[in-house]
Amino acid sequence: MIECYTSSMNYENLLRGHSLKVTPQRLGILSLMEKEGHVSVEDLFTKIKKTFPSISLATLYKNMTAMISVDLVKEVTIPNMKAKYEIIKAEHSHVLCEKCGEFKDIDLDMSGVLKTAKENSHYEMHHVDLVLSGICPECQSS
Amino acid sequence: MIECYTSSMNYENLLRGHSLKVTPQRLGILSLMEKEGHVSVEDLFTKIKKTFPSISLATLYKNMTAMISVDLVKEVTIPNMKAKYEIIKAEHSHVLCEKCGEFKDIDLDMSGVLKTAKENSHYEMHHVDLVLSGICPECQSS
DNA sequence: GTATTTGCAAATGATTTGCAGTGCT
DNA sequence: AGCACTGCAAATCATTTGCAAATAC
Repeated sequence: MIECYTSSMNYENLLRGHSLKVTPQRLGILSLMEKEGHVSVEDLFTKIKKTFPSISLATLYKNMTAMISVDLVKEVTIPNMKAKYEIIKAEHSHVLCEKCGEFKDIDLDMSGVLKTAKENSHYEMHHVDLVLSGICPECQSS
Repeated sequence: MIECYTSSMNYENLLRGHSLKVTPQRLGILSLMEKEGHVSVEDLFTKIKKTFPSISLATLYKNMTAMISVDLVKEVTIPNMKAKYEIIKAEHSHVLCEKCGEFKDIDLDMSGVLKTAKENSHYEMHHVDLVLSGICPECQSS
């Protein structure tokens, strides 16, 4: 369930490896997602139009859906906010600042929690979606 | 940030305690949420119409927004699914079965993870949103 | 050459808003 | 009485679909 890719693998191979055709639009979407880390659909649309002025929202949605369904991209949801999307790499958690909106990755060892959860629920666990939220160091002092 | 209420507190007091007026619609929404545990807006709408045939979707949305903004209700988001809503009680995590859709509460000790997260990020943490997903025991054997 | 993808426009679905009437305190 | 809430209809915003032309392989 965990997808990985190394920096030596470019977006073309990444797409082919997930049986998706390589198109300039898809390459643009991926490089933007890589650069931004986490993007909402509107963010992505606004930004990608600088490179592809003629791209349509429909294309964007179709591609997000396609890339999600082959596990190349994942949706990250946050209560009361619009979803963000990221390229799937190693599993990790997220931290959100409730004041300035900073949203970033954090690596946390979830093995203990996961072990307890398995024991209590008897589920076979596949995914962990964790978002911690609070106030970032900068916002604490301001 | 953690809300609690005991069974001796009824919905009327719960609403008043959050400075919301008591209306039959709100009582209906709350008792339905209590009974169902987690509901999506459409679920809620379909079910509540049995008791309030004339209730409007707008009222439902307005009330959800109102109750969320006073921290009486919380939105629980799951990647690629519609949001669900629950009455805020003690903080807890959630487990989702990817096959049958079962969605339930689970109590997990997050203090260790939270401690590490605070040390690494220097955030002042307020909320933990955790959804674990996999296959439930019933679906494993079928 | 064939199947897939793109971009447009239209359709659908979800949520919000404005407003007149009603109900809560 | 006065303000908040309800329900309706309309407006807005988000996402999906159908289709013809363009593109990937």
